[in-house]
Amino acid sequence: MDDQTRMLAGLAGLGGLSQGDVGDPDSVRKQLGQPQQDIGDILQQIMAITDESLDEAQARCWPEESPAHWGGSDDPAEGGEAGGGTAGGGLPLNFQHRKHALNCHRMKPALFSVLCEIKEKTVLSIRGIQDEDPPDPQIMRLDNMLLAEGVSGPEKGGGSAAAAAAAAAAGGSPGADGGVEHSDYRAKLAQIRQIYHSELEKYEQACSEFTNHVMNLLREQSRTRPISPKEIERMVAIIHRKFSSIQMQLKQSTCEAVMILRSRFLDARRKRRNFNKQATEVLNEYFYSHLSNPYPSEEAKEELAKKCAITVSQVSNWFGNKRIRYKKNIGKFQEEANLYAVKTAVDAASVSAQASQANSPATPNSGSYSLSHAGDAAAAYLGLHPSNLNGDGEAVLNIAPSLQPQVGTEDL
DNA sequence: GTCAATGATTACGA
DNA sequence: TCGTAATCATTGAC
Repeated sequence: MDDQTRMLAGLAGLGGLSQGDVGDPDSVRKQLGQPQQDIGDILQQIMAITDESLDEAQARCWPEESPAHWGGSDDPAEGGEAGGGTAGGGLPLNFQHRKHALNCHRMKPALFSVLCEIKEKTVLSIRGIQDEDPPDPQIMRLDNMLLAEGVSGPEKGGGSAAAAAAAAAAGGSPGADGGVEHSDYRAKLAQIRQIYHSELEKYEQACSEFTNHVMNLLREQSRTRPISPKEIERMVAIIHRKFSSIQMQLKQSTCEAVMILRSRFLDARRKRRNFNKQATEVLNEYFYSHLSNPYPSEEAKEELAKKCAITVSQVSNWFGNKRIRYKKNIGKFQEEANLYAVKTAVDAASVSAQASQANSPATPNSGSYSLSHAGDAAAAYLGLHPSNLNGDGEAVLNIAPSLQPQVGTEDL
């Protein structure tokens, strides 16, 4: 109140302005030196009315004949409670009369104009610095994420693209239960979406109601206080910013919920599934046929991955596990090794036989291929000397030094 | 429910 | 970056 008093005191001496000067501070200043009786009178009235509490201001009603507030619309609807009785609020009649006299005073518009200008140059200019904030990059990120996840924006497939991307990121081939997990993900995402929009609607409604309330209040106050439309707009912007921060929290929470859902979805996809028999056979064949160097090249891994319908990483994992487990317990794997060696040999021999049959169709006994021949072929295929085969045609495998057992040679 | 098998992950070293 | 070794976590047979 002291500042206001000082401001008002500084304006003492204004008076005698014509209607044409109303609203023009420069014109007001030009009139300095005019009789000061009017100004002193109006200042006293203003001081009396500005002592009124907000509750009182809201409770009372303005006289219908009171002029529109100095800088706003003439529409009575914008005046909030404007249009009520002429003597409402239970206030003394002389008080009502003073307000009425103040609003009708010929100096009021000019004086308020000057007060607003001073206020604009002091308090509001300080606020104005932070008024023009650039768009918050964090909000932009949240918006983009919500849009990408299908939470905000038009509902097209309810985030099925995101679910598909999550499935792809999991790296696994779509299993029989993939559809179930997919629909579960979509259902939960739809739930999040619904809650998000419901909360957003509530916030927007609350923001709108509160903004209207404040605007009405400020317009009402602008009858007796220097509150310009610009200041009202600024106040509305401040309210919107406050509500934006609440919205940001909502968006942040929604993003977190989506991330949790997504990670759970990915975890569910990551559940271990045993490779099918065919895939295991392909991998084992390669492993045992390259036992001297069971390190497939990148190309070989890609080829195996393609054959087994698994990823290259899974091939690498499989070979890593196989090498270490074979090395740890060769004895246990010996039978399996022999099995695959023979199988490989038979396959190779079969191909060889077909080739030789094509070259000399009259070759006798071409239909019965002995295991000893298979053993030779296996040895040839594996790069083994025939002496490494036992009497049954089983390969006594030449194990890579890196796979030689550290201990327990009895396993051999 | 137990347990071996097995795919995946992690820490570490070359 | 790749391979090794240890370990975790799940599957599937019993």
